[in-house]
Amino acid sequence: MTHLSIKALRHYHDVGLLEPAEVDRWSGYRRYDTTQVAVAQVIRRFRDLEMPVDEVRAVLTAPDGDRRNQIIAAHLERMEEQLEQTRTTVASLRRVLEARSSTVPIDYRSVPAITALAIRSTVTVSEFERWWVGAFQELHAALAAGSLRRGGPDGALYPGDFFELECAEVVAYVPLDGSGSGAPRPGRTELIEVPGADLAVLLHSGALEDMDQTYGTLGIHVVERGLGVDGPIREQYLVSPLDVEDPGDYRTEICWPIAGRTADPGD
Amino acid sequence: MTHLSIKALRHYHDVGLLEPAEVDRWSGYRRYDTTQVAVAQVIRRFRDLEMPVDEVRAVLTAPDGDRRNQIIAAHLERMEEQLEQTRTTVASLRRVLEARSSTVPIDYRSVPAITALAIRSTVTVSEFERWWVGAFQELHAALAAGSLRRGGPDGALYPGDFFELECAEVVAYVPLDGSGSGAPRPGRTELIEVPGADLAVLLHSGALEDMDQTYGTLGIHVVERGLGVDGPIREQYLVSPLDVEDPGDYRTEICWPIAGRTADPGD
DNA sequence: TTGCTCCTCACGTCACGTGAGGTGGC
DNA sequence: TTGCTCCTCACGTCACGTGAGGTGGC
Repeated sequence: MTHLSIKALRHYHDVGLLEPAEVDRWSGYRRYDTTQVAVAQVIRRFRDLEMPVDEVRAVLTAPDGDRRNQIIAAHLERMEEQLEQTRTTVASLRRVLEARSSTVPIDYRSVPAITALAIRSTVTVSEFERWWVGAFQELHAALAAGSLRRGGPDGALYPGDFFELECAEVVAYVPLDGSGSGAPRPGRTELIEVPGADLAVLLHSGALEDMDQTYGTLGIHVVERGLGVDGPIREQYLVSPLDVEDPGDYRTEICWPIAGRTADPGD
Repeated sequence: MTHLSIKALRHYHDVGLLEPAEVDRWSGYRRYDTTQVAVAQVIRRFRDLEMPVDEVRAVLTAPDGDRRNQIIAAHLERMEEQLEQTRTTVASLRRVLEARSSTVPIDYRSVPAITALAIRSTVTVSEFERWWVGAFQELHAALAAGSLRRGGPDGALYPGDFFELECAEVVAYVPLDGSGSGAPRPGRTELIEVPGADLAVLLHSGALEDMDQTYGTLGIHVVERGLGVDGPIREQYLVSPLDVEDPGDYRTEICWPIAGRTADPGD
């Protein structure tokens, strides 16, 4: 009647999602009520939509319709996001397979230490995008409201751990013109010093999903010259999602801090 | 550079998807070549699209571009199908939650044994839809080509196991007008006798994803009257996907073979 | 010499599916 | 009494993530 498998019914019993109306004390036989048919059918649809069992339980035990609809809407929204993600990945894959090798020049820069208005947080890769938007919106608002003046493009610091362990303390910042001391620091913002460094810089033009390509080009370049990494990777957002709609117009500088080394033979 | 996690790289080594260029004999340290960066980036994109590791490996080791594109296209097609499936499930969920209780009458019928042109196969639920379309197309073609005459609407037999174990021998058939003996039986088709039975019948109007609702209504009705199941469930396709485009126009009779029993007190 | 990085197990995750081996109910 | 159904473990699936505990390299 429900088109659920026996194994699924047993599992739903084990995890308490759909308890049989009666379980025989001696044989262990599960008996269900006819009223449970409708419940089972709803469960099946949510599971077909890959809603986690815990959430299905939450839907079924929701105290009221509002709460119930809220959980459902949240799940549908997540599915939409995932679909959007898939679309961008397909587009990115297509670009990679077409393999237009760009020949943007790699640039070397020595930058001095600067003061910046910053927000720092420990974030995972999965929650990163949302965090990024929120952090820069807050920084821009703080800048607009206060007496501080921008001294350069938006930037961020990513320790190597962030890409490798998928979780690390990341810093989003806006460089300031001057020391910025004495000004109020609202919300999560704080004043920090971004240290000076020698940077190998490569401009990435286009969607952020393709950025690993540029990372690859820059990384290979640096590795082949036997240059070590010295501190967190920096990104500078010359044209970002906050500025324009079309991802094709984004401009991001990837800055690889290098430690000059005596040249290695090979490796 | 690749934005792959360390754990992922180790896993890809273990399963032979991306072998390090060199593994230190003593420390076990993995070393990669700069040429592997691009490969890793491609791997990441395919994995982001949930392509199974085995298939990614097949793409990377494909003997030529044609074969490679074929694997990729097949995966993208599967994703499309899945998306379509999701859409229909969302629609079905919406209909269920709106819970319009239909009051289509349940009908009792005693049907005689008939001869039918049939295709029988052991199929799983997942491959069922494709099989169904293929089977009826072949049956219709055989009917059109031969001297046999249709004696009723398309039908199919489903043993209880099919819904519970997700895999069983299913029979698709076209009832014949007469015995059909002596006629050629091309391809997978064969002549069978569909036994007579007492049926409780409920008409399902609309999309096939909603059919469990009708199954539920019919099943509850039968169970509450203490009637036992006697043989495989039948479906009769009065208006099917082969006839019309809009799922809302489908008409399917669900036939529950019943064994008359002396009434039980309760249960 | 001290951290830091890399390593190897072994186990967890999630929602069931897959047997093996056993028993109840008609 | 014979099948058939239902049961309970225990383990497999898939692609890693999560520690624990240990070691190499600078």
